[in-house]
Amino acid sequence: MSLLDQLNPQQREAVENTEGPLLILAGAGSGKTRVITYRIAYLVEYRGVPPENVLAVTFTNKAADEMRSRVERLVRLPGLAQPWISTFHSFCVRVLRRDGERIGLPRDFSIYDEDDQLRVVKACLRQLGLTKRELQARAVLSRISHAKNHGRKPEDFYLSATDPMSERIAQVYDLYEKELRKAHAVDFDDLLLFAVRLLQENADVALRYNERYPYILVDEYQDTNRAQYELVRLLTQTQQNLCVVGDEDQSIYSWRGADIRNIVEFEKDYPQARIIRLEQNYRSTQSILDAASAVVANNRYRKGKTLWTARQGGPKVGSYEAFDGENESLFVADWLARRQEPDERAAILYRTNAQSRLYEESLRRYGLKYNVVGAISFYERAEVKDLLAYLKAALNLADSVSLLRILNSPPRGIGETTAQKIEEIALEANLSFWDALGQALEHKLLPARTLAAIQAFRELMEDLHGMAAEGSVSAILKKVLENTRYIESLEEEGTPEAEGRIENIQELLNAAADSYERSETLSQFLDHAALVSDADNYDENARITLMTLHSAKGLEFPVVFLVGMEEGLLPHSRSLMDPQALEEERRLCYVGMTRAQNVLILTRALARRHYASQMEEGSRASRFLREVPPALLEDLSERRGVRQEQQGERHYEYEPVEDEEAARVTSVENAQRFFGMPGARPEPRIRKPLTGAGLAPGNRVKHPKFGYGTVLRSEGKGEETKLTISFPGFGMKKLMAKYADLERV
DNA sequence: GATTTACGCCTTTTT
DNA sequence: GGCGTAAATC
Repeated sequence: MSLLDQLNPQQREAVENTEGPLLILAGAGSGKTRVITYRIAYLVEYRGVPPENVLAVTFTNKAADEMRSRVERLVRLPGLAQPWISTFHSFCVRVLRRDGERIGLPRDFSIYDEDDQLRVVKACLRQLGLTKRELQARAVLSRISHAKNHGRKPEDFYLSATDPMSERIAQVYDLYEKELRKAHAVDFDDLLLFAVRLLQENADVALRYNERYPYILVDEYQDTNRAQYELVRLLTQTQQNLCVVGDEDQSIYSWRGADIRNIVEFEKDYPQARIIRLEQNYRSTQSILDAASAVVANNRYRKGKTLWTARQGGPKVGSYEAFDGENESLFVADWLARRQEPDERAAILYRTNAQSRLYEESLRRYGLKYNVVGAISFYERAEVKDLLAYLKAALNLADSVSLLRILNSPPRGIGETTAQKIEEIALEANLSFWDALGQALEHKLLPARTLAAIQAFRELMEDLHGMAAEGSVSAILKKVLENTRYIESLEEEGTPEAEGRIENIQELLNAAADSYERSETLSQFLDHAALVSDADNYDENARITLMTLHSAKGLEFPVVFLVGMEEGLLPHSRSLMDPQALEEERRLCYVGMTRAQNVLILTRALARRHYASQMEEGSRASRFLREVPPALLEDLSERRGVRQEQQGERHYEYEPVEDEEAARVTSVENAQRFFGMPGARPEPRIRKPLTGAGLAPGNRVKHPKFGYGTVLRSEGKGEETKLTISFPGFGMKKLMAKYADLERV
């Protein structure tokens, strides 16, 4: 029984209780994933449950992948049968692709991501004659999504509207839904909602899935929204071998409709439920756990629990007060440069993605390698999205958002005005965008020149549509590239950016080839792209990882920096007015702190630049920072960051200062000094711009974007020097020396 | 009519 | 600092 021997009594109980509903309240670092994976292994190995009868649902692809590989390591799965481990969303897609027709969903529906959704909303606003000043597409979309997630239809929305603005939004919402249906498209919310409706309205289908999955596990149950909750209910009608795992203190997705009630009222929903608490934390030292617990204890809306750890002591939680954001990021980079052990992974966690840039710059200055999770993922690159739009439209000609996107990219003489005309035609005759194009051709509604371009475009799309039925993804992509001379026009640009785009296209072709290897259909390829798109570029081996607090959930790191601990940033300004939202911010802080195993350092800046404006604004320390008992904190601020001047040139060293007197400068004095002397921020090294003269093959250089590289070739001279440089990780780049902002190293 | 430039606006978090 | 929309120019 080696499997069970690796678990503590509570974990073991959670694994062995395979029959009936089970709620596992798992504190941070208590071995939650371990329990789920062992439970799956146990079901298969000791209870003889066929793997394909197990369904495990997680929130993110990252978590699903992690779980899959851990299960694979644990059990040798017989034959091809696999437990189905996926996110809610991919589960729903699969169900809908198979059975969606039962609720009138076209087989080849497109999935609209947030960008597509925004385009639809904007089109709706335009249609209703609303300008951006009156309603902001983003805000409208979030209201719509909120309504959808709470089961409110446009009519309900309209009826409960108490102000003119909401009434207008209800109108947009109504139109938005109609446009999606017209485009044979569903958004992320629909994926869940339609799956629920399918199972509600078709008892036979529901029964089939119930029988297929007698064992169901749900991770991060505190983050499930209403639709996800319904879905789970619908899947557990004939059996209730349902195991949900969650932690109220880590609920951080209420803005997406997550409802803690799902976890709090589990016993009501499943009266036979057993509850098991996992309260031993295996991850963090006592100091870290105490600090985190002290913070989250300030939340009123919580039942409360006490985590304990056997890892007594540990260094105090560090805190650092910087003059400004730049100094804060340099402190972090500096710490990592001199203190990080070779095999000690570190994470820099922040509230908003926008904060990452400072850290990227500082880490690059110190020559430290890092990995940013989130930000712009591969599938979100413009050129990749363009090509995916070709594929989506090829499969589903009704997909007007995709059609509109590719209509003139690359430029083929169908400009803005033409697109608007077509939209008008579509609107007047209530046609899809595709049919409106046909209409324009048929009745010669546009100048001959434009009609010819449209004719060519329609022919291309018809060809692609024909290929979509059976042709491989690669074949379609190649045809698109050939026909549009996409790559050629990029080559003509000759800029490094264009080269990067070509590389991305190459990468997409590789992905298509891989997909072919897995014998996927076009629609499976697109589903994958739509659902995996996001922050799945987490590299568990990266020495330094940068990511938001949200994406850090479920991960752990020996060293954690929690940065930007300021009012307005960590309790985010948008949440300051709302007590519930504030508590969520506090949980977010808790999630961040509990990622740390050995070292946790909290940093803040006394002044910060917003939107890269000239002016820096002063800030107040985060209330969460003040909620950490002072006895658990060690202030790291006082010993660092004092400037020195050298040879008339501004040159600032960033090193610990031996001088006792200088070392005693308090943060306040630092701040005064800073405000009194503009430019007196510590910078590790001043860059000397290079004109290219004097750079020869073999020289090492540093580029602000690509990092370190080696000069391979130098052409021309003086101002006109062109350099070919190889940047590890970015490939070969041709750069004009005078623009490239290179630094010789 | 299309491309270029100026301006203004913003930004939470994610499947 | 980066984007998209609105004005300015070719």
